[in-house]
Amino acid sequence: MLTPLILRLEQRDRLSDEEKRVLENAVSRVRVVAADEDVVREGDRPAESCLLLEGFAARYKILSNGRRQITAIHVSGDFVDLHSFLLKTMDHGVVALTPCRIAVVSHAALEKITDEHPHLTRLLWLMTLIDGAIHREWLTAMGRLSATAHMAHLICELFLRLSVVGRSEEDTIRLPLTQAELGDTLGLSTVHVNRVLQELRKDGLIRWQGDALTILDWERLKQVGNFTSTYLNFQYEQR
Amino acid sequence: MLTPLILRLEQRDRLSDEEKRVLENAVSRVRVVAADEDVVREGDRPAESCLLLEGFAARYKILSNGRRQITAIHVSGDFVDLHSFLLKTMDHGVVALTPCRIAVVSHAALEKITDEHPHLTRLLWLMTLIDGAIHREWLTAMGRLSATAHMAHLICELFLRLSVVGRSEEDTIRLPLTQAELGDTLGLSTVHVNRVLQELRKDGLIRWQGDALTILDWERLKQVGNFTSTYLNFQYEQR
DNA sequence: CGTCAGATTGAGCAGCTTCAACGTATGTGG
DNA sequence: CCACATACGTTGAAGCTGCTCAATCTGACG
Repeated sequence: MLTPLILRLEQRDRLSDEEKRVLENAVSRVRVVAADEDVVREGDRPAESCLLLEGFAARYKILSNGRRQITAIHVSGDFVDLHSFLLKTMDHGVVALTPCRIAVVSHAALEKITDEHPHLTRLLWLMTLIDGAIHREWLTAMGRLSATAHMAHLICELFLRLSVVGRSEEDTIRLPLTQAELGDTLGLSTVHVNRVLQELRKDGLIRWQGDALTILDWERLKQVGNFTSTYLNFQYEQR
Repeated sequence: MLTPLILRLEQRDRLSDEEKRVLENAVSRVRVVAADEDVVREGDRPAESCLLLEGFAARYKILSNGRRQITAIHVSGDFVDLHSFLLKTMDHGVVALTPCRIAVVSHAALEKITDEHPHLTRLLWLMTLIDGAIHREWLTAMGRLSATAHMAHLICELFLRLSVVGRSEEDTIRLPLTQAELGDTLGLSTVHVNRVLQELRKDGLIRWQGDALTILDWERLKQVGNFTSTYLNFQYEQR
């Protein structure tokens, strides 16, 4: 069941059969969340963490003026709120952007893993470190890239992250995000997102029809977006 | 020696005497880094991690156009590149903003801790999760706050983070950051940083002379910066 | 056919950048 | 002790990037 997570882990280090079994057994149930529903709410103190099996989800914060900022976009295989295991109180919400299938792992099960399986613990820790690395990359993009470059960067990242969990076909991914959601992610207005996308299309870098996003010129898109994949940590190592 | 780190940990959970001893013993040596020197460079594969005892340091990324973005500011007690233990290759640099005293902990020692001390491991993991929470808060501020609000937010955060490690006196902290460094942190030009600071001064929110930063009106500063401290996770819990 | 969510377009404006100059404090060599 | 250099902060003017407001278009669906 945990194929996408196992794929992500095995790309970064060896997983023993026992470790895989321990992971599978840690799942207490599967939850289905409808699009636009919250998976976890800000302020919650969940007793379990959510692993995204299928669908797209986003972490977000709402400001007092009502504006929303999306701080992470999650895809199949992401351990969306592993954080709550140790942070206890949610300082942000998680919303399902599409219908989502979620494997639920209780914090008790996670504590048992950390008590008994140091190597697996390090790999789970690593998953949260990669989240952090992505945050830093997004901060850099927000602070120092133009809107167009930032959008190109985001597209490059999502394309690669979906690819490693087997969610791309050729140069195309299914990316069911509205322009308003993209705006909340990039810190832009919907109107400007629209103009930026038109520019990327006009320049022959992408095609985006419905939820089918095709990369037409990977090299140039990477260049426009200042994109290098190091931070995604696609590296097999002993950890 | 590790007083500031122990302070940070003990504010969040109980530390046994043995755990404190294990931590102290994990330090292999103390390193002194001069201001404006790199603690670690992007691309490095360090065999040890750096714990900041004294001084200010910053994580940063340099873009191909030469611009710099600071993605984190670290103060006494921060385990600056604990990340490299599992991420292996540095995807960003760490620079000393002031002269720094650093406790060096080898990755071998960290691996031993993760093998033998699950609870301490969870607390170290927690430290990196708090880094992540700060990243998310910064993303929100960058994406959705005005320059002035963002600056107010940063000041609130640094004031609290310095306070918990005993680095504030009354309403004043020593914050030896140049306006150019602030600009690289907030994603602003130096010129605009200057204007924003003048506005905060004019409104009677802060005084900033040399490196002495005084909060004149905490409530209003928090309000201007949309600041709530939840994300800093100053909460005593069983972890 | 009407409704609704999402995409697109235009016009005017605000916030922040850039460029360039100038001020001020501190340090340094002759 | 002065002349000069250097780092950092401050100021003004002009321009660009992205925002806001408001209207229109498009396709899916009951």
